[in-house]
Amino acid sequence: MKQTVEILRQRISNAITEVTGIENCDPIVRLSTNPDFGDYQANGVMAIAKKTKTNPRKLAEEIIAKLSIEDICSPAEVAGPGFINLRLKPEFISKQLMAMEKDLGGTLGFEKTKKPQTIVVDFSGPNIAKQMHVGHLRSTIIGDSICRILESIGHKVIKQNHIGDWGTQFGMLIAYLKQDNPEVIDNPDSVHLSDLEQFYKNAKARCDEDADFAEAARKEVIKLHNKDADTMRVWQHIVDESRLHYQPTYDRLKADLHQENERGESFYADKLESIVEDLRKMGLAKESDGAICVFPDGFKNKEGNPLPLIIRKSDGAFLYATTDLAAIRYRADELKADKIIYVTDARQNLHFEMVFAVARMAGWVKEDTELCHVTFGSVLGEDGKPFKTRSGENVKLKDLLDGAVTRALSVVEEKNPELDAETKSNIAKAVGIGAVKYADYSNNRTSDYIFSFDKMLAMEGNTAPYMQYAYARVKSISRKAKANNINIENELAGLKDLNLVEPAEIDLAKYIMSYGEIINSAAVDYRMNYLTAFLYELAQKFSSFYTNCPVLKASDKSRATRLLLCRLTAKCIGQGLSNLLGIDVVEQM
RNA sequence: GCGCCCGUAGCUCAAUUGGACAGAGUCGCGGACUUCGAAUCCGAAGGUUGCAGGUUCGAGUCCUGCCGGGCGUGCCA
Repeated sequence: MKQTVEILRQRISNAITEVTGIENCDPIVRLSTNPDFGDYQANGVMAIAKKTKTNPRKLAEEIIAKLSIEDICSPAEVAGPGFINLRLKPEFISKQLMAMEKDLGGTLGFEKTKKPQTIVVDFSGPNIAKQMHVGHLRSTIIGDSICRILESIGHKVIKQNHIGDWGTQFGMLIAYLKQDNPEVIDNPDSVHLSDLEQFYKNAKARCDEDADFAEAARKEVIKLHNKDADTMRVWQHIVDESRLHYQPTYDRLKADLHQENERGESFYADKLESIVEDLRKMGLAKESDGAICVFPDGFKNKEGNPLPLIIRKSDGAFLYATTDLAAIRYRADELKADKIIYVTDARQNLHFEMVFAVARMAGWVKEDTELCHVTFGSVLGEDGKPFKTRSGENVKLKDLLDGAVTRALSVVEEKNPELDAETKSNIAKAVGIGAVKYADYSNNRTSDYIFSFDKMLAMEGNTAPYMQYAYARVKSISRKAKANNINIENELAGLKDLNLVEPAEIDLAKYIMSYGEIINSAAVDYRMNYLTAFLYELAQKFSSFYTNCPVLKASDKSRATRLLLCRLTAKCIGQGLSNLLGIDVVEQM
């Protein structure tokens, strides 16, 4: 099933070609901003009129005269300076919804991309031996949703979790573990790091106050680089133990990340030397103040001099710029990426611009390979400052999620005390975690937002609980139907044509149709808030329909139609929340 | 200093990338439960889009200059 905008765009484009001779021009078809203007509008005629120096209204009239859309719309109208307004015919709405119903198990009739790409998405990137904190939330869930959306429209997605599992801090961690738990060398599984944060702090503290220990830590860094067997065993153990801490968080967040997606800093460690050497051989890298630097065009420092991307420090150590360059090369060469997406906060903007520039200078990515930094804003506390605990520490992601689930549970207890404990617990998880994720997604990705349990867990407004409630209400209709011996499958099987009469049902029907269009626009700019806005409006339209149009008690003439609307609404909300955003829906709450 | 992002209703935010009368939510106000789940719905109110110019049929969106804020800016990631 083709999306309605797509069909209209093509038809109008053809008509434009007939009238003006201009081929493949975009008539800019959009959902109408105002119901008075119809359902869709074409905004592109004015620009064409300008280009061809004709009267825009007259041109619009001529285009309409050549336009064949009788199967979709009632006669098109010219409005204002040269808009073309289009109103869908009920038969067409009916046809599209029936097509969606036939594809319930699939993409709801949504057509996949004609040009599938291999897209590498780099996201989450937790630090090993530290707890995940609120700073990892956005990259993890935004990245995850980007993957889900790109996959759903037919691209091949390769996830890359660039974990921080290498570097000088591992010297002290390994030395600490060897000193306190020497048995870890021969029997790693005997030692568990129950509290990562404490482990890290202890190691750091000892490093600061004990000179001998600091020296041991330095030696471990060298042994790490030389792949010393004992050291590597302890290192591997720290990584494995850390995974035991962050994997459950991924699972709770429904972030589809696993060990197989990890390509951390350690993976690139032995590729860094050649990055520097190759850049030197190409004459792109040179020494400056003892460090090896590349000076990509167009970047200036405070004094107006060329700004360096430092790829090797004066002490010989490599930096994250080096690792990122190695990663780009790997992703282009080995993973055959057509596009590489980095999901990190906006502060790393300059870094990635420079890394991308250097990768292109070196010819490590093809001309048409897209390098894309998808940025996001910060999570702020109620005071509008970066979200921290009272003692000024980063808020642990685990604590954050626990807090949300606890609050959700107390609401469930209050609203539905008669449910059994396990059901309540499951609802609380879905609502609590869902609220945190939904609040993030529903904000503009690029702006900062203030984290508030009260707002995200509110029943009213554009929140996860509201969406989940709407879903639960639709679902309760099917339960009720069963209890009343109404066979939904039979009724829908007998449905040949929709009987759309009430304003609320027409409104809902038209809106459901645009589901696929929204997925597309969300995918183009990785804007999850387009999707949440659609789902919210859908839920509102459903709620309005629900209060105005009885379903099970409806006349025979309209009951099947209404059952279909319910089914498609549930499917859109369910698929949107669960499959595209990774937010659980519940049958009852 | 330079670079990036931002400034929209009392508050929190949208605005599909230059489209028609700038929309939601929330707070406060007024209505609706004997009727499929009221965690709901319906209604009214709320605006000089930071300021000043410019580009054009048309600007919250693009350009210029101010004002205010955040972030970044040579050896952390």
